[in-house]
Amino acid sequence: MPEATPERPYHHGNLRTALLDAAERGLREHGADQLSLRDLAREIGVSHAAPRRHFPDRQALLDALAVSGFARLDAGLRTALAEAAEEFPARVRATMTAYTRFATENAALLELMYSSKHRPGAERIVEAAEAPFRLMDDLIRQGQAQGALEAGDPERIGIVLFATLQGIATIINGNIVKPELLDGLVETAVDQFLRGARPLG
Amino acid sequence: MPEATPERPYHHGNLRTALLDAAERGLREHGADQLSLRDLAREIGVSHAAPRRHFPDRQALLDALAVSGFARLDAGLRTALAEAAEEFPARVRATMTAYTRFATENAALLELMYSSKHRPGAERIVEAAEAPFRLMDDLIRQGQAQGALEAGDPERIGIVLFATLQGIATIINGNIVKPELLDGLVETAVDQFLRGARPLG
DNA sequence: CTACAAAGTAGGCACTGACAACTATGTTGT
DNA sequence: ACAACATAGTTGTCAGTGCCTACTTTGTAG
Repeated sequence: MPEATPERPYHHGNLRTALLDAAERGLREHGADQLSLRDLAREIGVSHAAPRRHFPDRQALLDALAVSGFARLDAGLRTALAEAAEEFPARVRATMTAYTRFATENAALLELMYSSKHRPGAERIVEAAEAPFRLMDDLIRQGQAQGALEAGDPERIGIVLFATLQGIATIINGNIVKPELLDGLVETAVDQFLRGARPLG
Repeated sequence: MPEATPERPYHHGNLRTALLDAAERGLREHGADQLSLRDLAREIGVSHAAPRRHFPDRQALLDALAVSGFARLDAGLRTALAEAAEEFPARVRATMTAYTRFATENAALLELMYSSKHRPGAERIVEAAEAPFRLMDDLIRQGQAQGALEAGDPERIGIVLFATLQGIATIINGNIVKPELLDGLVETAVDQFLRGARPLG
C-alpha cells in the first residue's frame, strides 16, 4: 500500500549529494567543528544512521568535502586562466586573484583542504590537490618559455608561488590582518614574484 | 583529619598550567579534534568539572594554546635574530628558517593559531599575533635602512614575507608536498624575496 | 517471482561539553 | 582566634554526538 503523501520516498535517491551540499552550507555558516552528521540527517529528513551508508564516519564526509574543494578550486583557476590574456604577467595575476578569491570565499573549506596530516585515508585529498599544483607548474613553464622567468626547477618555483597565495589567504581568513588589505597584498606578491624570478641581466 | 596519603591535595596548585601543558602534548600527539577536557582532567587527576574553573569552555582552552603559541613563536624568532649576523640577507634567512622550523614542529598548534575567524573572544589571539608581525616589520625597515630593500610600505612587504612562510608551512604540514622539500623551498623563497624586493638599478 | 544487494530505520552504547549544587581549602578583617 | 568570603575543587545530571548492530523496505537481476 503506497503512502498517500509520497513526499519522502524510502529511498532518497541521492542522499550522498544531498549530504555534501548540506554539509558545505553548514561548513560555511558554522564551521567544521559544528558540523554534525545527525544534524545533517535531520535537515535532509532521513534517520540519524542513514549517512553511514555513504560515509563510513564523520571524517570521511569531511574528506569528501576537501576533495571536492580542490576540484572546484582547480576549475576556478582554469576558467580564470582561460579568460586571461596571453602575456605571462596577466596570467599570473589572474591565477593569483582567482586563488585568493576562492580561498577567502571558502575559508572553512580551505582549512579542511590543508588539514590532511598523515591520517590514513588522506591520500584522496593529496591526489585531488595535484590538479591545481600541476596547473601552477604549467604556468611557470610557460613563463620560462616566454622568457619572463629565470630557468630553474619549475615545480619548486610554482610551489613557492602557491604557498604565498595560501599564506595570504590564511592570514586574512584568520583575521590577523584586515580583509581590505587583500588586494594590495596580492598586488605586492605578484610584483615581487615577477621581479624576483625574472632572468638576470 | 588530614588524609594519610597527601599525594593529591585538594587544591592542585597550578591546574591551569598543568592543563595547558597536557593539552599541548595531546594536541601534538593526537590533534585538536581529539582533545577532550575530560581526558585532560583524568590524566592530571582532577574531576571532570575542575577545568571549568580555569577555562569557561573548550574553545577558551584552545584559544589559550593559540596565544601561547604566538608567544613562543615570537620568542623563537627573536632568539634566531639575536644569534644572526648583521647583514640583512643573513637575518632574513635566519628568521625564515626559524619560522618554518617552529611551524613544522608544531603543526597542529599552528592550525589553531590561524583558525581564529571572527569568533568572539579571538581578540586575544589577534593581539598575540601582533608581536611576531611587528618583528617582521622591524626587519623590513632595517633592510630598507641598509639599502637592501626598495622603499615602500614595510608592513605590506613584511606581511607578504610572513604569508609566504606560513604558506610553505601549511603545504608541508598538510602533506601536500614532501617534507624533504622544505629546505629547498625556503631557500627559493628567500632568494626570490631578496631579488624581488631589492632596489631597482 | 524469488533471491539478493542497496539504502534507510530503530535502538543502544560510551563519551563529551556544559551546567548546577555542594564542599573543601586559603585568605582576610576584626 | 575566628567568622566571612573568595577560590578551587567535587559529584551528579542533561542533551547531544558518533559509531555500532540488528532489522526493514525497496530496487534489481536471474
